[in-house]
Amino acid sequence: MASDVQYSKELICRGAEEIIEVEELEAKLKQDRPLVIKAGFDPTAPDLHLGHMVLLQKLKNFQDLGHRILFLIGDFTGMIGDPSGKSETRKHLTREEVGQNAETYKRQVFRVLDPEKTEVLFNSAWMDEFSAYDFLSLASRYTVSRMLERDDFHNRFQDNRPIAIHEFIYPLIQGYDSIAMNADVEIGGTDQKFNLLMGRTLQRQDGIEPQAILTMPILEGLDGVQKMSKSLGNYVAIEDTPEDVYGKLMSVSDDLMYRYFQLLTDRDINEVEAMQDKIRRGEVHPKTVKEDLAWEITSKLHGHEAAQKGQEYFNRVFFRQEMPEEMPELDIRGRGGVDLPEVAIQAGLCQSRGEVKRLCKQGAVSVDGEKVMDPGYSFDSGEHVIRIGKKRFLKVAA
RNA sequence: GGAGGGAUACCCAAGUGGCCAAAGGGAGCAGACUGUAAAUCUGCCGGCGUAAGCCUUCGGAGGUUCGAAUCCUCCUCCCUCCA
Repeated sequence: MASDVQYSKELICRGAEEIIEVEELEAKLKQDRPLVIKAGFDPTAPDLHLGHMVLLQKLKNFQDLGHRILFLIGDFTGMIGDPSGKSETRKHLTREEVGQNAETYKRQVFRVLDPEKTEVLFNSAWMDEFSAYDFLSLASRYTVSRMLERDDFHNRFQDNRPIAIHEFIYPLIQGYDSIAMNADVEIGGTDQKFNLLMGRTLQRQDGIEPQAILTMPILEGLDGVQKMSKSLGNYVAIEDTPEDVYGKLMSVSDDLMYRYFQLLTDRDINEVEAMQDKIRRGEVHPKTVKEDLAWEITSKLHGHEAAQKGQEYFNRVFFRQEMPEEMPELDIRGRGGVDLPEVAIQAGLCQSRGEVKRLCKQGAVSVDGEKVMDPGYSFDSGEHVIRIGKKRFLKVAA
């Protein structure tokens, strides 16, 4: 049994940024029962991306070891919006929005987690029962100055930026969730540390064995600098098409690719380092390694077959600069006087005629492989293929 | 409740009566280079127009003026200090 614990611990700790406390976690693992693993997600943005996948992977590890995964959708807290790491108050969502987002969450999460073995909870289940009295007593369990110790609050306070009162409530509720769920372990991104610790504080106040917490590093976005997030547009969504997942991953810098290997695949550190060595010695081309990365992640999300398609698309369109097999189509037959800019706008390729003109001027537009510099271009009857830049294609029937 | 400061395009930020569709930076898009790498360099970056030009945009609503992002009034929101 000791070796089992050792193995579990090794797998669980892999890639983790911090574990508080390692001894406590170990003691829990030794209890030889399925542990309650809590991970909370705010249903604020409907699209999960690879940044979330870092956590999902970790949950998967726990799941494979036979522990109970409680996937908490913070539908109640989602109406506040987690202030973690934020420099301003988040717009809060309505019940309806939160509900809709929550639905799409399940679908996305189960691309990684086993639906049979995952319990999905909503914190409104207990928060709706919370009375004003309960709120007051929860709020009394922490102080303003301790809240202000938190870096983001502290900065906002220092810089005279607003902090709404309800934002202080957020961490308290997240902590309370741990009590309501009997969490043994809670995992989250490093930016969640404060909130995760709150669970321990509250549990301890109630005389409950505090949850161990495990933080995972925040994944850098495709730009390699800022964290991956939808609002920054530097993300790969879990539900992106296989072509997009593959292509976006191929566009990542070499430095970033090792990071992605480490946080998004099951390879351990030694493997990643060995890979790095080989490239440094020139034994392997970085592109080959990146192809492995793109393939591996795409197939995790979409299956091998789709990954194959993603790879073929990439090689065809970007590597060999050929046309993709499938592309959106627009039929303009019988509609006289529809010129190139009009077509591009109607197909959603461009925003305005001005944009099309600019792109033409810059030599970005081609029809049937011929560069088109004149924005007034109109189509002869028949089928044509428009390409704008590297990524935008359209088949036109004229 | 009192006094003062602020709100500019996707984001940050300059602009205090005409030269402002609005400096600069970031993001984004496109081109060159390449491994679609990244980095770098170049161009574009409100709408309509081939163009001259026209239209819309500087928190909101009015007003002054030949002319307002800029001045005045009221309103909304944010911040600071005092209570």
